[in-house]
Amino acid sequence: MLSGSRPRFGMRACYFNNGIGGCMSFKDVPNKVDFIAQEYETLKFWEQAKALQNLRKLRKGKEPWSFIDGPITANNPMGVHHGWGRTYKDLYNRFWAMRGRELRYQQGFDCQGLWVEVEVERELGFKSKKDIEEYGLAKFVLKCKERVLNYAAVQTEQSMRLGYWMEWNDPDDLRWLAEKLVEDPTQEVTLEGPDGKVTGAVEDVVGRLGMPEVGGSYFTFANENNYMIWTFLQKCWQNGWLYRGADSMPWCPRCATAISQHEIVTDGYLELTHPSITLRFPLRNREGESLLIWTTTPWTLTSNVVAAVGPELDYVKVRQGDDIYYLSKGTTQMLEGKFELLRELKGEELEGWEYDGPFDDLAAAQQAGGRTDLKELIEEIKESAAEVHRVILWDEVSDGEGTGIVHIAPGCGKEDFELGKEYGLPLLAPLDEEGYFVEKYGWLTGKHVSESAQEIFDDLEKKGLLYNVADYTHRYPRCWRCSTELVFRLVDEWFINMGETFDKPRDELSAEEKARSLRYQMMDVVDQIRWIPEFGHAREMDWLRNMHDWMISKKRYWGLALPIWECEECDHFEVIGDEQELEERAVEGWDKFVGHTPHRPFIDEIKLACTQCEGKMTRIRDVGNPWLDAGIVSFSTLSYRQDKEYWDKWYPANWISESFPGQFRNWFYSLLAMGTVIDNSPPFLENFGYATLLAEDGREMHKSWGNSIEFNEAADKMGVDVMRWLYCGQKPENNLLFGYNRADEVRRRFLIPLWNVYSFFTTYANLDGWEPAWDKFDPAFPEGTPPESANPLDKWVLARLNQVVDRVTELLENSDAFAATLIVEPFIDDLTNWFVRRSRRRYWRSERDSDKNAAYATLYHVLIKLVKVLAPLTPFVTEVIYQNLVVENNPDAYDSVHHTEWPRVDNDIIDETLINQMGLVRQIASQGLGARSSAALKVRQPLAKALVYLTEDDVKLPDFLVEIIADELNVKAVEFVGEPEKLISYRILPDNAKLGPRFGADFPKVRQAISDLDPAEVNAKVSTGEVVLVSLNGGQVELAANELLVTTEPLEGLAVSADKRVTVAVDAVITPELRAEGLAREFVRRVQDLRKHADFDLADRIMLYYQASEGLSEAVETHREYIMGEVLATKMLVGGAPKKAHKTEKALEFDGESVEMGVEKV
RNA sequence: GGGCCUGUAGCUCAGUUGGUUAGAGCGCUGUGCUGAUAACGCAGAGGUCCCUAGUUCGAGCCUAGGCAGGCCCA
Repeated sequence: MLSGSRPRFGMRACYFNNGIGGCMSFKDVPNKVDFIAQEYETLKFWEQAKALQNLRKLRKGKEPWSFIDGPITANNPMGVHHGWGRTYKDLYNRFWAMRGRELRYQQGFDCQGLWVEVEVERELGFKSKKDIEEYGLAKFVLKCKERVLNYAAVQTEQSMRLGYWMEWNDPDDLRWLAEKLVEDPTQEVTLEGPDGKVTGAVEDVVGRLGMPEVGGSYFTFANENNYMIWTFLQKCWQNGWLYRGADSMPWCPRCATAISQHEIVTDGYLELTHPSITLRFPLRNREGESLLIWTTTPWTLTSNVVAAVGPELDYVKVRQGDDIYYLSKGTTQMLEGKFELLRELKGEELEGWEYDGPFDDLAAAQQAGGRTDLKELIEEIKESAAEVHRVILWDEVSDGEGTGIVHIAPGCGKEDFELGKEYGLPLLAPLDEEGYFVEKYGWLTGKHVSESAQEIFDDLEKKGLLYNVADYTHRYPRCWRCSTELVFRLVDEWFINMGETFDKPRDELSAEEKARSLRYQMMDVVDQIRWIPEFGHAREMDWLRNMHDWMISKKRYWGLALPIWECEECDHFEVIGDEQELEERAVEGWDKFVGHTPHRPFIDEIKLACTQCEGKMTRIRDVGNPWLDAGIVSFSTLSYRQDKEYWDKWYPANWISESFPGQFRNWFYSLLAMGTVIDNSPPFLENFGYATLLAEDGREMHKSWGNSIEFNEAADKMGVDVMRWLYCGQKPENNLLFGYNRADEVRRRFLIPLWNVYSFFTTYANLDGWEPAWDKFDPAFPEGTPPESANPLDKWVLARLNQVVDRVTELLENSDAFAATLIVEPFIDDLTNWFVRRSRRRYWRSERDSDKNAAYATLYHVLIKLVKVLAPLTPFVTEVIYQNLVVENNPDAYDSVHHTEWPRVDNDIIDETLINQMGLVRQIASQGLGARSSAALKVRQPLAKALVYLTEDDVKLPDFLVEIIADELNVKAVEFVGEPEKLISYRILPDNAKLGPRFGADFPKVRQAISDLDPAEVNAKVSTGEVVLVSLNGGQVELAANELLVTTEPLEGLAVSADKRVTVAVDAVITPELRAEGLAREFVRRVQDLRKHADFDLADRIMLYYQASEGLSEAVETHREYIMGEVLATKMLVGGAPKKAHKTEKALEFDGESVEMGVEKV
């Protein structure tokens, strides 16, 4: 046993009931229940019972199933889209635990990076980096940690609410740590770890969160995570892949940092309208002639160096008034007003033409090499921008927009920069970190780029260079955090080299080529992973093919301290691999750093001695890209540096999962990069991706659109079992539309029927005092072996159950919860709308016979086994049911359904024939009801017989199934018609699969010939196996009987209904006897109604009084026994009911009869 | 411009290796049934399977080219 005293789930009820039973086996189950309140009770129970901890004890030492949870950004409350992913994660965790595997149950929080900084800045009312520096870096970093801890607490609570079983920290502990940390990071605190107390300064303890001795969730700000990244980066450096690069990068002037390729894409671009400008670049030595230039970023004109034309493109020389312009032939529609075409010329003819730049009056344009802080880039360049202005050729120029002549400013754009490098052009970088024009820009100096456009237009107008200004709408990048429009800025950043892209198939790469290319090594790793959906492989490959070098630096404060130290004297840099190496190499500042987490500002105190000169090395000020933080977790959280054995056990993950849009370039990518660099292995074996969650109206959720639903609200309005089933019942690669209507549908279709079966079972089992027989109880399999039963309904439902278990097992092994829901839902329908409905009278009978016992035993077994199958998907309601059905009754039972093991499939009772036959029965019943309804014959009216014709004559229904049909259809007899001419006509069809290949192109003729035959004759031959002759191309061919298919169609004018397999007709003649029987049934129905209205208990016996019209009275007396039995009447009297009885308010009229009645409890 | 995904009933979506009359749920209409049910059954209306071409005896499914929407990259 797991624990001495069993925690109780709710209160146990034990009382007597109408003298029928003794102590009830099960708690009473209301058929209306507050699912949400029940979920809260379940959560409380799990906590008190230490359900997860006990599960872990049960599975300790078993075969591992390793799941690594992608860190969730702990910066805001989690949303319903997180709920989707976390449902998958929890469900597969639970599934594999039920399969007997050992799991780790550690989820993680993403803690470092600009997203947190931005929120903290907002909280503190900061506008710029300067505010942060004035506030103090150390304090600011503490505020960032505080925010992360607080939202980690919120997300922890939300995840628990979803039923996500993880080793959560106590959310109050997290809040407490946050509070202590900002109060005084050096004060000592003590936490309860898994193996005892953990004591230390708060800052230290927070830095150790998620480590084995502290337990709980991992936090990417933890020391181990940071140092492990150092190890990774050092390895990259040792491979020669880490470099400092200068590039023109998208830059956010507000955040004052470059935005990497990873970040800009998803949330980045927005349709924006900007003024675009067309202006003249006057040509030198060509009086009155100008190039026409167009741009949407006027500020870049200040730093123009050259102009580019497409060498093969056609250009024109045109005259407008006194001016002569050059532009491409395809863009002349942008000219204002009329123009005169003077000549056409190819772009290459323009090469080398010199022009006057628009801002040559500024010092920057006159300075040799241009103007940039990155001096090393222009050391070799002797000319100034003004001196080099000329036309160059560039293949990328098109005349899709603008003028076909592109102004190039190598300090202001990516491609411009590349061209600048290629041609050795001067560089002009006009903006500082926050977007202000720097020195040497004359009147522009000190102005902000966002306010410069109009003044630049005015200036150009004054200079007579302006052609026109027009609004232009385009996709323009914006900062994903603060929405500020990005500019391109020349910056020095740190990169990991991805390796060149070869123009040949991957398998033709030499070993040497591969060895120096991270890109191709990663591709090989990607091949070793199973991607679900499969196109994940293609997408990751596509990303890798196109991936630029990975920019890992960011000029900010809160994040990974990049372990790169640079010599102040000789620019030599080195990468430090861990904290020991740091301590060994430190020549200064260690005393100030010690006791702190490896974050700014304290890490910056440390200086090293340069190995190349006498100089001192200082850490670069940049922090790391947050995807480094997330990507390292398959090493940092698995004790790679401390415990290789442990790491070997849990690496690689069997399974990871995230929403795929975005993650191919983010988390998946960084995991892959790190797995490849550190271990040259896949960090995960299976990647399960899912799409995007949208609102029910198909749009993204936005608070301002009123279509957004917060997680807590959803959980408390829908209930999380409903949410989880909704999530699971969705093809993961399609976008999920999430909302209350869908939730209602799920509740109606899935949860309520399930609950009702359970409620039905307990109600009757308690009435009857039925108790399960525990002969050989195995707590892992409380459902026991399938009960023996002679009843075909039982056999059938058990067969179906095992069929379902079999399929669901395979599907969940393949991460296909969606298909599993498609298997389960029809079974629930079978169970409620067939098994229980058809078995109702078996439970209702007053005597206790073996059939009744079998009915209980079967339903009991089915419920437990079903609940176990559903436990991973809807852990709450299944727990509630398990508690009552199993734990209430058995002291040896496991505390929780989630401790039991995945049910076994009893293959030998999957009777496919029976399943098939029962399917047919349901079809016949359905068609029969259709036939009745087409003749307007209500079901309560018995009829003499139903005629059934089956298309497939090999199917024979045994008597017990025929009885079910008779009962369903309320007919005295079911006749199977062998010569169905009275019901149907025949239609002969070729068996395409056989005759198609046989006749090929002649097939349409054969088909035609077949349709010309007499169907009845053909049917006669086919049924005796004779060949059929048809004419083809003047001759005759033989068709074997099995090459033809005979189908039937119902004859018109009968109370007939039919589908592919079944035709049913009913005998519509109502004899006086049948009418009397129908009346008796109607009468019963009215009494039951009265009982229900009177609020009588199911088992209450009654006195029944009635006064009826003549025909009805006769019928009632004829069927007196039957009626009294049905309505539990001890006496049935003709006459008015006494006052205290419950009576009909007025006479009931039906079928031309009338009755007044009353009932009274005895 | 390139890669990937999606397109099936009014709405949300299934549709297994190509096979005969393409399905479900919701909604709508009619009707029946009901002492487990917050329900349910039966029937009806509702379809250019995005379009075009091709392969094939046969295409919702395969191929090519479009169109529309989405994601990703230039």
